[in-house]
This record gives sequence, C-alpha cells and structure tokens, in this order.
Amino acid sequence: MNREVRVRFAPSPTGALHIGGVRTALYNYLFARKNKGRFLLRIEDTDQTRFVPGAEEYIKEALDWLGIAPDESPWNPGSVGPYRQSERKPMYMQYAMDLVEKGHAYYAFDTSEELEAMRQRLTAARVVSPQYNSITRTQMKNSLTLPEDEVKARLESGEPYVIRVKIPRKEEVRLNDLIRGWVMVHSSTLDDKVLMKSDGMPTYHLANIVDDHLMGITHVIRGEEWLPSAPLHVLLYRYFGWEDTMPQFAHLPLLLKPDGNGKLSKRDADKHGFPVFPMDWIDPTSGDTAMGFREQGYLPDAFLNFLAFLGWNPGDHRELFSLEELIDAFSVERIGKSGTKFDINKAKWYNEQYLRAKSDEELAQYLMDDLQLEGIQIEFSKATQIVQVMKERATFPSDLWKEGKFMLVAPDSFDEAVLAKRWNNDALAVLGTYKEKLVDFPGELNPESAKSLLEAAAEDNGIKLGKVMQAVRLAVTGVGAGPDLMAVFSILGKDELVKRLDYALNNLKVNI
RNA sequence: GGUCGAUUCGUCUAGGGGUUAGGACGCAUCCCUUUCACGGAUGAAACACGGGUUCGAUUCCCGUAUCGACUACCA
Repeated sequence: MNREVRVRFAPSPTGALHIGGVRTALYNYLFARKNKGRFLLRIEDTDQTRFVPGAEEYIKEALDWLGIAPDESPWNPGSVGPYRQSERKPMYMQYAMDLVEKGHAYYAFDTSEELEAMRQRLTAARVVSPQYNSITRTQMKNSLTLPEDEVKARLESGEPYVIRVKIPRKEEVRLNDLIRGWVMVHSSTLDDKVLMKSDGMPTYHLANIVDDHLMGITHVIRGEEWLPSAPLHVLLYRYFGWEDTMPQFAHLPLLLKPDGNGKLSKRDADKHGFPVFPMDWIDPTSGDTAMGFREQGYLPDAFLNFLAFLGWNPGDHRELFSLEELIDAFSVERIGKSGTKFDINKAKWYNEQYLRAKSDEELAQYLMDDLQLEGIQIEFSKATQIVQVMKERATFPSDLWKEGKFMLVAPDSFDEAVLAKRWNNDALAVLGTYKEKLVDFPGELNPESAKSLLEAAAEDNGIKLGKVMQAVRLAVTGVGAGPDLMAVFSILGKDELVKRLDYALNNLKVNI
C-alpha cells in the first residue's frame, strides 16, 4: 500500500523549544518535502500542570523564522484536527475503553500512596525494577483483581481511576527502526503504563498512538529518548488492530553537551555563552530571558544548515546547503546513530559563510537598522561602503556596526600597547605633513589619492611608510588592526580625517 | 540496579575485510598583506579495550569498559 507520506512534529508547550526539538522538526520537514508528503504539527498538551503560556506561540514563531512551517497545525488546520491534544480530549476515552473491552487494558484504583508503598515493598524485597506489571498487578486494586460488581460500584461512585495497558508476561516485541534497525525487547521488562489519567486526560502513550493513527501519520521521526517506549507503542498499534498502518519509526540521536557527556541543557549553554533556543525566551514565571540564536545574530539559513549536519550528512564533502538543497539531499538512511556533541564554533563558521554570501545591499540594510537604534543616520551608499570593508571579518550582522563603529564615530580611546610601541616622532612628523596635504587637497578623497598623499608625506620626511603605518591607523581608528586603511580614509572623507588627525596630533603624548 | 542504545582526529563526520583511514570546524606554521581578517598552502591530530572468525580486522561475531536515554497518573 502506497500512502501519502505524513509526518508530524509533536512538541509539548512546556517552555521554549529546545534546539534538539528544532532539529527534530527540521528532519520531519525535510523528510516530508523530500517525499512530497505533508508535515503536521500537533501540540501535546495533555499535562495541564506543565502548561506554560506563550510556549505554543514561541514554537510557531520559531518555525516561521526558520522557514520550516508545518503544512497543518493548530493555527493552520487541515482535515484531521483539532491539532491540540487538549481539544481532542473527548475522543480518547472511547479508545481506552475499546482496549479494556478487548482485554488489553484495565481499570486501576490505586492511590499514589498505595503505588508508593508497592514500590517500597518491592525495593525492600530486592526486586530489581519495582513496577506495575504482570506480577504486581495481581496484588493491586484493579479490575483484574477486584470483583466485577465492586469495580462497577467504584466506577459509578465516581472514584478516581486510571486505565492501564495490560502488558503480556512473555512476549518478544520487535520493531524495525529506520535508523537503528531491529530493536527487540521482552515484554517482561515493560510495565503496565497508564493510558488514561485520573483527570480524564490520556497520557502521551495513548494520545500519541491514537492521534498518529487518526492523522494518518506514516513515519514517526522523534528523539532517541522515545526508543524505550517504542515497544509499548508497537503493542498498542497491535491491540487497536492498526498494525497494517503502523508508522515507521526513526529515532534520532541525541544532542549532547560540548564538554563531558550528557544531554545538552540550557545550563551548559549558559556556561559556554551560547544559546540552546532558536529565539530569546522570557520565562513567564521568573521573567528571566534565555538567549536565542536569532537574537545572537544567527541567520536562519545558516542555523538550519548547521542543524541539519548535527547527525546527518549527505555522504560527500559538500557542507553548504540551502533549504532546497537539503530537501534534495536528505535521507533518513544517512542519519547517524550516535549522540552528537554541540560545537558552537561550527555554527559561527556557517554563519560567516552565509553572511559573506549576502549582497552588500542586504547587509547595508542590516547596518542601517542597527544604526537607527543608535540614533545614527547615514546614507545608504555609505552603509554599503562600510559593509564592503567589513563583511569579510564579521560573524554576525551586528558586527558590522560593532566592529565598524570607528568609521562613523571618532575613537574615544586609543590602544595603549600600540600607542607605547608605535606613537613616536616619526609618526608625528608624517601625520603632520599628511594633514597639511589633505587640507590642501581639492575634491573628494578616494583610496588611491589617500594613499598617494600619505606616501608623499612619508617621503617628504624621509621616512619609510611601513614604519609609521600602524601609528597612522591608531590615530584615526584608535586600534592597531582593522580593514584596509585607505578604504577607511575614503569612507571617512577628508574633513573627518583631518579632524581626527588633529585630535591625535594634539592629544596623544609621545612615549619615549 | 534493570532495559535499550551508542563508541573513527578535541568536535562534526566519510569509509569499510587488504586505504598513506578522507573531508570540515578548531588549532599551529608559512604565503598574500601597511595591520587584522579573508584567501591559499602545509602540518599536528582518530578507528575504546580484549578475545574470536580470517592469509589478513578499524571494518564481521562475542565479551568488557565507557557514555547516554529510559525506568511518573511528564512528555
């Protein structure tokens, strides 16, 4: 049977979307596009206690920013909605009941205290993993142990209950993961997971299977943390009688912290000074802001390219891929199996590549926008000139302003080390002459004239230009390194240049 | 502890019974250059360990170690 490919990204709105989640969304998106299928987004908000306001909007905005918006979602529904599990609440109970009727699930009335007592008893008896399973359920309060009329009475009296799946005692459960191959688990290691909670909401396991089935999902691409529960999911498909349309599973390797081991967390990112969230996230309870890649200056295409290569590669040596090229090259077979450590340097490198590929005009607009925030107005043509000398040395668009500031604002400080080493009488002499030549120079300064004038000034003093070059730079820019000086002079213009030389000549003391 | 999974340069990875084990980021050196950066060139740097199978294993098999995920009425 050849069904239309349908995949889904199913985040919980419990906070900002983590970068691992973004990668999962990206792979789902790529897979859908590659296979001419559809990419859905479903909000898994069955845990009302963990709901965080704004989280859903954040997810939407992040995917929009990256250009990987879903084809169907709560805010753009298709025909299989609703796309929020909380809104699907009424439909789950019948499926749970169906399982009870088929003998694959049962009611359980145990209180959390009783469950705790059971675990303690088991632990004391040195049972390796205390869990509600085929053995222990015989000692608990459920519809398998209680007389039928008592179960009925409890149900009718409104006593809280959950519905648990009845895991068989001895059965080999196998699934063929697209990334990992055959994974086999014995049912004796599984427990009778809760399917319906006492608040009437389904747990992830139930809702997930029911929704994926109802939404026609063909491939489940999700994080490796779900691998241990995948056998349960396989069992559920079987119990519902949906095995023939069961989606194929692909469990993605985890994103690890850069040093040591373990899953990448916000804490680690903070420690290293880089984000783990696509965009800034303001925690609604603490009011703290967690930084995002977008606000740090990462370009969406660069970020996507970087993300795609965290656990996947095209099999050749190409590394720069547009979204379209990623779609074309993508395949689940080429997703790796092992966890991936996060290296922010690579992300920066990607950003530099994409930044340099941008047109001067586009970058000039970035610069103009930054300048506006600083209350500085310049001509677009001037912004373009600045971009031309700065783009090869910028990692983020904001560097254009931060690193190129000296082209718009006179330096208010001068590098002490360079001053001590290079600011001498030779420099003073050349700069004095240069200033006079500039004042006498008719017309606009360009890099060539700026240079010939400076060369002439050096020659007049019988001094090799190379010897005073750094001092010249220091006088005008305040620092000892930067882009081509003559281009900078040309951008500055004659008047500003003379002004700065004047200031330096009069205020910088010669250290002997 | 149990279950499942993973293991190639510091990092992301290619590869796969016989290879000088390839590329990229980062790092170092050199070239270019008035400086820095870009660019170019070069270099250091890896098959976790132990058994087996084999003429031959980094590659296949089995163990061990290490790391990770999971082990909730959270997803």
